[in-house]
Amino acid sequence: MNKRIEEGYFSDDALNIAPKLIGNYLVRRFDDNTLFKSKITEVEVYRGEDDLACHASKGKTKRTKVMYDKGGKVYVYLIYGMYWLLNITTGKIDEPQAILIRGTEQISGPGRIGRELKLDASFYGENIYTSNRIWVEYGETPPLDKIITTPRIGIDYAGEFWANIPWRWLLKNDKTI
DNA sequence: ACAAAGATCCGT
DNA sequence: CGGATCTTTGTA
Repeated sequence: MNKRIEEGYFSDDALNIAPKLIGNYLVRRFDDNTLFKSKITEVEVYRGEDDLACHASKGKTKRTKVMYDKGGKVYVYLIYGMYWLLNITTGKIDEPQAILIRGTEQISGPGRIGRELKLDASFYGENIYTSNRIWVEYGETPPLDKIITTPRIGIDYAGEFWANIPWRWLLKNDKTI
């Protein structure tokens, strides 16, 4: 049993948290009480209103408001009418940021994560510290040279600068890539 | 009120 | 490479 990540962990800047998150465990308890636990292997940062790939670039709306709250909330949204993408918000109040969980040891791809974890709109705003159905536990920090960064995936619309900024972290040689 | 596009995945 | 599928957002 690993230690659950405690209050305050996600109040730091997303760029500091993202690399630390690799190697930690994403945990989901389903309605039938079964547990799913898998090591996080791939994340992306979406950070601030200036970041044209971040939904907060549209300002504070019904959809983005959770990112303006204190870090440590679940931000889920439906993409392409089919897939619930899982983010964890970071930063202080009025610092709209989120970290997209793109992959774990057993699940490759953000859309598949939402499907396997049976996420839906009811998870919007869920407290990652206190929820009894989704949380994060400390894992083993991999060696620094095993973590690589690349530009984010699927955001060419955000313009050359934001599309190329290396805000994706992933485990090198991971089978799920 | 309507049209367009999207932080994806799957089958062809 | 195109279809699935529906919410959010921009424009009128």
